[in-house]
Amino acid sequence: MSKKFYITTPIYYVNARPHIGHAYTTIACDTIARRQRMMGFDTYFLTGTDEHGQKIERAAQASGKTPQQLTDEVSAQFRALWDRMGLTYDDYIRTTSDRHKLGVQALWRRIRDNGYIYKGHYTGQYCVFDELYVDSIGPGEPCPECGRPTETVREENYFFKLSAFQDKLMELYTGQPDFVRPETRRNEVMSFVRSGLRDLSVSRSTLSWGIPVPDDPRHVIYVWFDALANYITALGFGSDDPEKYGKYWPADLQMIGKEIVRFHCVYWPALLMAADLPVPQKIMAHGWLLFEENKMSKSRGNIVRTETILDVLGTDALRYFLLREIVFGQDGSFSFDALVQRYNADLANGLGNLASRTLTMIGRYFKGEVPYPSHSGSRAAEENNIATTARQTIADFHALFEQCQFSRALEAAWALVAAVDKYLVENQPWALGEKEDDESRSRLATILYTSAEALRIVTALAHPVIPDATAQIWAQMGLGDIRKFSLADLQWGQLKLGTKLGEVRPVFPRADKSAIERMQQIEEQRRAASPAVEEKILAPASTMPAPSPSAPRALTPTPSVAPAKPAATVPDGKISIDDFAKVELRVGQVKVAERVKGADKLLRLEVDLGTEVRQVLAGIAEAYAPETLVGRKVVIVVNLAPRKLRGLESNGMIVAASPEGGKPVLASFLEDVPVGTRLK
RNA sequence: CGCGGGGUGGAGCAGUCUGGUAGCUCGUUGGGCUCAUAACCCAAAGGUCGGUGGUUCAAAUCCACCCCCCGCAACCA
Repeated sequence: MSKKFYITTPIYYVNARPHIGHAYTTIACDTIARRQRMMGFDTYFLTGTDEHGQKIERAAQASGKTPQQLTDEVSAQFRALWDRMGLTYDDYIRTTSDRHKLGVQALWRRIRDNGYIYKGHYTGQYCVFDELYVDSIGPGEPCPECGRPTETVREENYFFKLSAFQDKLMELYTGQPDFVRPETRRNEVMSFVRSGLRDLSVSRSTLSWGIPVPDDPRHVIYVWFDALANYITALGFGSDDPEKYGKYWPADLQMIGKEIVRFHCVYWPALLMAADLPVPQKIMAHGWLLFEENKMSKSRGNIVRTETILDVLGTDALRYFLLREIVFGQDGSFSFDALVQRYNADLANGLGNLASRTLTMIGRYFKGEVPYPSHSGSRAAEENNIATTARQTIADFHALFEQCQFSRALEAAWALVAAVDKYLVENQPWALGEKEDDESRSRLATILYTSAEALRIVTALAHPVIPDATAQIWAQMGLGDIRKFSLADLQWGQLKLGTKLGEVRPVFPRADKSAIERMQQIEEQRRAASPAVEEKILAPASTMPAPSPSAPRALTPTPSVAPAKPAATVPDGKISIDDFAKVELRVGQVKVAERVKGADKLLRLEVDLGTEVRQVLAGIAEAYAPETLVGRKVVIVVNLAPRKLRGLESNGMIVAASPEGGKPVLASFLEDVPVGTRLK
């Protein structure tokens, strides 16, 4: 029996549609899974969706759907995208599936029976958006994670005795140094655990969209307990058929984004320990995908959809870009420009062109059959040089890939491409092709064999990263189905003499500048076609922060979709006069203006509205000195709900023009206007 | 002392853990080649590796302190 390899992605929370960040994680895992299969491992690759929780319940309600309908829809979108990209997951787990529910309850019972779950009370602030209990703040304060309002809750909960695992976890991190990778994440985790662990609330009684607690159906199991368990429930843990569980658990590699490190590196192993189950071998946290930031796109959200790239350049281009351009583990940035540049330089001009020139010459000079090399030629040193480079490349590539250093592994492989290009120019096989004498023929045969063999090696190494194109090159070389090739056996000199080439044609057509424009246009159209209202269904929070572009986040959802338009809109995006009339704008006169202590941007104003004097806070301290405002007439939104800022209540808003990236400019009048006048 | 990420030729980035001639892609200039997808090859110009001090035979890399930039949050109702 071959060695097994179990790899997982996070399960993606269905509050957002799939975007390129989700694709990044999943592509990385798919690449590793493909490579492990080629290396002869019995590989199992799991992905799926996380579908419970209050946020989903509320989003469904807002859109007039049942939670199940909503999650069915979004989960199917994820799956459809992965299928379109040809990702080779072996199983797709959904937390709303029966097999998962049974497994979660089995895990719960096991931990409970081991004495690590008890009943207690929780009082405190809860952020619905992050599904997080926040201990550091008081009632009425916003969530420190996302800035949204929190709710005060007091409820009876079940708790998990996380505190009992501090020492065991520290032993895990020291005894198994690769458990958390890369190193910086491991340091973070260790310092978090060292600073002390508190028990965790693991149930809720205030919502129903979740898995019932065994023997106490008034409670549902809290989402992250539910979600983390997917990695074993998918294997049949707790079911009648735990065969896969026995075979594949513990996982060899669990890939996550850096934002969910705590859940996976602290809570997850603690839960497993509490259930007397083995912990995973390795948890690898990658960085976030940032998007080329320019002010224009920032204001409308700059999330790139994977489909756009697939439409224009194809899956391989995206896969190659993400793994070659970004240092795995660190944050990386994405732009259409960089994508096209990388595609042209490495794929079209690099590998694609090398395949094209090599195979074309074999076709022309040797009737499409791989020729016999001569080992006795006067210039054998050059061939030896390529062979040595190739051998070194194979070794380096494997070593770097094992460490998830994809960018460096690919860099090494492409150095071989460059070496062969250079070798070809120096040896000018096309000049030899004109000659008929034996020595020239022999020399030509050697050169083309050497090139083709190097090409074969790069193609085999790159296959997990760019599966489609390499399969084509492999077939063009007459080598059959690349998926049947055993990568572990890859060596210099395996190319069989006389191998008959297939039809040769370019695999990476060069992209021109219009490719960038096309992708940008598709993005524009998609944005226009997908109304704000629809986004709002999936992102129900009232105030979205700037669309901090980010990798997928399971378990602790992230604000990663474009901001919803806050105002209610009719279908064409316009509002009625009645809607406008709801906003009460009046002329006021500033009576008092002063800085708010400890705040850089905030001014406290007292504004006379004719009928009353109001306290209003405004973030204009960087643009206006307080003393210049006294006596000035300003426009105030009068009927705005009060809001506390820096401990002071603000009753209204000053209207100002807010240039992107610039300082605000107060609205004012050229003619004199009486205080209290309404604007309409 | 808020959290995090950065500062390396014109642009974008590796390299920093594990010190040893500063590397990649793009761009610029000149040349070569014509098998190949206007591709490929060679050469050149271009760097005080944010600053200062320290450790060392040797520092982009290790240590200390400092400066600057960018996200996010605090403070833009």
